[in-house]
Formats: sequence, C-alpha cells, structure tokens
Amino acid sequence: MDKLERREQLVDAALRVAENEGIPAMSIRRVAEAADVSLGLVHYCFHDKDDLVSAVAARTVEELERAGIDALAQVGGTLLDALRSGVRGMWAAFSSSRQRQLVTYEITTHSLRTEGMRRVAVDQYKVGQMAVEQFLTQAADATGHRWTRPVEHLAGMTLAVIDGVCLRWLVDGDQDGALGRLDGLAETLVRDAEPVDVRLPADDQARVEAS
Amino acid sequence: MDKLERREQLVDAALRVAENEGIPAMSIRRVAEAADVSLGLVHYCFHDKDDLVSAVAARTVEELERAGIDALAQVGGTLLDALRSGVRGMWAAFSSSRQRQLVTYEITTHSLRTEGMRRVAVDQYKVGQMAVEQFLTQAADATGHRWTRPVEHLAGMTLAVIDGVCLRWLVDGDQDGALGRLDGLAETLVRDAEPVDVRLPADDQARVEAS
DNA sequence: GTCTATAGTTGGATAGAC
DNA sequence: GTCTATCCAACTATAGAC
Repeated sequence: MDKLERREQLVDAALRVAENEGIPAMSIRRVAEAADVSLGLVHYCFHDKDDLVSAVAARTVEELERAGIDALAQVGGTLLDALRSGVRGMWAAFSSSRQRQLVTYEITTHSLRTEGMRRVAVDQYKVGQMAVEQFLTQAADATGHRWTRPVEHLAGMTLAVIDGVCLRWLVDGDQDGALGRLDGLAETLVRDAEPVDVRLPADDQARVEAS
Repeated sequence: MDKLERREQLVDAALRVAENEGIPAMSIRRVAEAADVSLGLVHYCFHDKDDLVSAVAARTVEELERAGIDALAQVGGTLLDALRSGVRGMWAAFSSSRQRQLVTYEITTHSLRTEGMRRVAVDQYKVGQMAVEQFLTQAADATGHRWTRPVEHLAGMTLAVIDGVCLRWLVDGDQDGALGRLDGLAETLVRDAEPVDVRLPADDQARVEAS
C-alpha cells in the first residue's frame, strides 16, 4: 500500500483510539495494535508521535469544517429562525459525538503544551472563525439584514459561546441547558442586525431608473 | 511532619509541575523530585496518581473561588460599569496565570476521561456557576436593577462566554480580542436587566403609608 | 513497504528497612 | 513518617531482515 494511503488508514485507527481512550493514551503502540499493523510501520509513516497527533488534528478540523458547511445549508425563514437553526445545526454536528468533541479539546491543550505544535490549535480556531463568519454573513444576506457590528466580532462571540457551551455540556451532560444557552445566543445575535433598506442609495437608484 | 500538612506541601509542588509541564507530565516521580522528597513518600500521602490529581484540582478550584470573591468586591457605578469591571476582574484573575488556566482545562479533560473523576470537573463548574450567580445578583442589587431572566440562565451564559473567551485567548494570545468579547458580554447582559421601581407594590405601599 | 527484535527510558506501585 | 530498592508494565525510537 502507498505511504499516503497508509497514513490515512492509520489516522482512522488513531482517531478511533483517541475517541475511546483519549489523546494521552493514544500511543504509537496502541495505534499500531488498533490498526492491526506492526509498530515499525507506524513509525515508518509518521516521524514521531507529534506527527501522528498533528495528522489526527488535521483530520478532525477537516471534518468539522465539512460539518460547518452542512449546517450552513439550512438558512431560511426569519433571521432569528436562521440563526437558531444554524447554531443548533452546528451544535448537532458537535454533539453527535461527545467523544470526538472531547478529543478536540484534548488536542488543543496538548498542542499548547508541545513545542512546535501551537499551529495546530491556532488552525482549529482559524477554521472555526471563518466558518462562523461565513454562516453569519449568509444568514443576514438570505433574510435581508445587515450586521451592525463587524462580523468578525460577532463571530468571535459566537465561537466563544459555542465553545463554552460545548465544554460545559461535556461536563454536565445537560443537553437542555446547552440548547437553552444556544437559543440565547441566537436571540442576542439578532439584536445586532438591522433590516436592509430595499431602496438603493440615491445615485444607484437614479441609474436604475435611467435604464 | 503531619500527613495532611505534607499533602499540602506536595500539592504545592505538584501544582508547580503541572503549570510548567502540564498535567500529563505531572508524574508521581516528577512531583517527588520537585518537592525534594522520595518517591515512596508521595505514595504514602496519596493513594495513587488520580488521588494526587484530584487534590491539585481541589486546590485550583479553591483558589479560583477566592479570586471570584475578590472580583465581586468592586461593584459600583452604573450596572454596565459594574458588569464590565466585574467581568474584567474575573478575567484578570484568570489571565494572570496563563499556565494555571491551561492546567484547569487539562484537569477538566483528564477528569472526563478517568473513571471516578467526573466529580472533579463537575465541581469546577458548580463553583464557577455559583460565583457568577452571586456576582450578577449583587451587581443588580447594588445598582437598583432586577434581572428579567433567571439568574441561573444568565450565569450559565456568562460562564460559557468567559470559558470560551479564555480558551481562545490561551490559543491566540490576543488579549485585546478577549477584552472586546468580554465587554460585549457585559453589554449583552445589561439588556436583560430593568431598573427596580422604587415604589413598592400597592398593598405594601399602603402599609408603609399607614405607619 | 512491512516486519521482528531490541535498546533505552520513564512511570506506577509495593515491600521492607529505619 | 520517610527512605531505598525493586518489580513490572508501557512507551519511543531505531536497526536490520525480508
């Protein structure tokens, strides 16, 4: 089998181990065992353990990004509806796998402790921030609104809330509480939007009428 | 030295190690070395590693609680001012030690992975929730307001935001961004408060006038 | 590519002397 | 209480055969 292909397969196994036993327990040996290959092979495909962890992190980010795009698709109704269903959609993507979410946080702390892995955590947030910005922009557009604060700021708040809510949910398992907080987020966001005036600015309007 | 006293001293050392090298690296051996005692002594004072981690967690929660009480003290001016300075006060307590905060998150994930340690993470949040509820109540009282939603809910939101903001700050180190998001939180909270009418309800009012 | 074998390190936990 | 000594397990990483 090709090296890159093998890497992907090993990342599959590694992710399985990480979800079930945690990142600290995701040793190279354990991954080799889970993938039913030899220890040497894993070392052949990954330079060292951090290389493996980074690959697992890249995979989780990639899948999270895809989930974010899916949540983006369902934008309709009022702005509040759109925000609520979008936020809940992201939440559904997150909470569908409690284990996966825990892995994400473990990767964050691991990368913050390990020299040369800071980029990993930074990437997690960069992708999240962009996904949320895109979502907010699209939700406003589709419902004829404009944000009265920089989308960057609103996305930062949104991401912080989702992050905090998710972490707490991991701890207390209170799904209703989590959903309540997310709805609160949507209600808060909607207060920072205003309807777009359907009339164009004067000079544009004149041009339209002239045509 | 007394066993309990020795335990406290060892927790000191353990916390030092955890802050500098992370919870996963906080081995019993490493703690013994840092405290300049023998390996056996640590095992004499703590049944096993989880016992030690739990003790460290208890210490961090205890110190966080004290910091929350301090932040509570400075309530004055308008409600918005009170909220802003209170939230910023908590933030100052958190962010004064980046390492310590990282330890807190590491303990959370560790406890979620370890059978029989769930209580540790739950306690972290229980204390946080109560501290924030107390702060919000006091801030409203001191400025003549009442909350239009259950304080429990508002405190949950607040805690989520602070948590999310803090975690992100650990990753990107953007202090201005973090403060901006916290101010946004204060502005959001203030919209869920209304001034308390100084006049009492009718029957109470009648009683007052009769006296 | 994939394996086996092995070197070398670190960690948890216990036993027993003092 | 505190220490030393020791056992055993698990891990990283490499070398070398196939």
